[in-house]
Amino acid sequence: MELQIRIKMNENLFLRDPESTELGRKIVRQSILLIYEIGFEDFTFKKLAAAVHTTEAGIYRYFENKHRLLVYLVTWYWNLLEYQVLYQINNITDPEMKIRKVIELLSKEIDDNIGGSDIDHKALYQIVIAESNKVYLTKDVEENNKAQLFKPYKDLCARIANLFTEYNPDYPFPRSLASTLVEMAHFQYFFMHNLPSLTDFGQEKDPRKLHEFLEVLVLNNIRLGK
Amino acid sequence: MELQIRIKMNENLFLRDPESTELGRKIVRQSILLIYEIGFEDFTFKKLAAAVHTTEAGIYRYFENKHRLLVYLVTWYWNLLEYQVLYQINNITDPEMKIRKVIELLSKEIDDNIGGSDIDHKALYQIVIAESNKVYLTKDVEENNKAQLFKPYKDLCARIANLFTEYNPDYPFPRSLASTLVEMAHFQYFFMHNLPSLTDFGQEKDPRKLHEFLEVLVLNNIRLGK
DNA sequence: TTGAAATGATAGTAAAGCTATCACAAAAAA
DNA sequence: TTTTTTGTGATAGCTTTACTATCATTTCAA
Repeated sequence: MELQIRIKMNENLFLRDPESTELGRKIVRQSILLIYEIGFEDFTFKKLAAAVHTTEAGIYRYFENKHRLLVYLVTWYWNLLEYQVLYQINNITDPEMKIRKVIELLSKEIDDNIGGSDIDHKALYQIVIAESNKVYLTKDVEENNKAQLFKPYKDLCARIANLFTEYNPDYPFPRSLASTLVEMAHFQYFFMHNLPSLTDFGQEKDPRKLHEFLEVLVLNNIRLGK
Repeated sequence: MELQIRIKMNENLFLRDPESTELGRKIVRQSILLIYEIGFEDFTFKKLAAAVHTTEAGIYRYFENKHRLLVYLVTWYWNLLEYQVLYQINNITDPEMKIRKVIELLSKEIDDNIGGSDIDHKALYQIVIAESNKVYLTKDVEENNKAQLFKPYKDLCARIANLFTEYNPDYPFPRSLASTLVEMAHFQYFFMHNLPSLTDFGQEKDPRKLHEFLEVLVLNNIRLGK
């Protein structure tokens, strides 16, 4: 049995639902490969159109602009990750183990055989690492936030924060620690590979060391006052 | 006595040293105001030229493109901040107090009467918060890193990491904790104001709470094994 | 005061970002 | 089955951004 997860995406993210047509799915699939390859700055709808064998106008029928498309991709990732967290934690009772599991999930790309569509999860993970902040670091955060574009990200953080509270109800900063964990899982990965002197694992580039750092960061903190 | 600090900037950051001419200084000064006002995405050299009462070509004589100009501004901030850290910590002997001082400096704009030029430090601080990551989150990190563009940022982090090691030589992740601290000082500030549910101080928006979070995050962690 | 350096003014090009129109095919509704 | 509706392809065009080039003029420094 192969399970197909259907993620309901916020309708403000697109003009026409890309999941509803073959062209739409191709746009999403190819955009991940292209952004991964050339970076979001150099990415244009014209280039994407060429990769998908359609026209620029064809892309614009699905997404308002490239920023919205990026939000779509990143949001899709957060949705899937939250699902993974939920699923993987389901059968664990020990709060500490749950937290460890979350850190593990944050530290690598999403398991390939999940999520339905033939998405390149490794490329998507790299995009999330290098580009996801650009999604909210803009002048129209407030507007986009009102349009619920960041809900999946906030939901994921809220869920992680709840795990912290479950572990230690007295820890005073569960939400900030959750957003710190999520951001740092990706930032430290980026630093490790690109600005290694900003980390303590820049030489070996050992993901397990990064993993350990995150565990220490979170668990050691959350035990506060326990 | 008024002290004038002269920061030597990496020559790869500009085509012509903006500090050497009146027009150059105006470009820097106005670019801070303009980026602060409209955000980096909407910021163009044409608009900047209008604000400075010069032509687009006039700007291009100083900076290769708007990205380089952003790197210049952010780098200038990191330089100044490191200077501030050095200066303010100089007369403190207690390692913990030094760390507290650094967190305090990270948490607010740079003191106005320092740094020489008539820079709007509040605007610059906001730019660093909202735009500084874009400086290295690009496809040419490696190239720019080789050109030493990120040296001031890395130097600052290294210095903070040294304070951690001084406090507890056994803490295994001083550098990652330093970059985490620097990034989170700014991210949590941004979240607090724009995506408040990602923090534990989104209601009151009390900077002291954020400050406390950072202190707890760092000090509680670094005591590990001490 | 003479030569070098900086600026202003203007022009122009390629690409990015976006909208509009029309013809045609395929799918859905009648 | 025949209409509609819906999605796609093709083409065109417009504005803005990003950037380069040229040349006359002003300012500055030796």
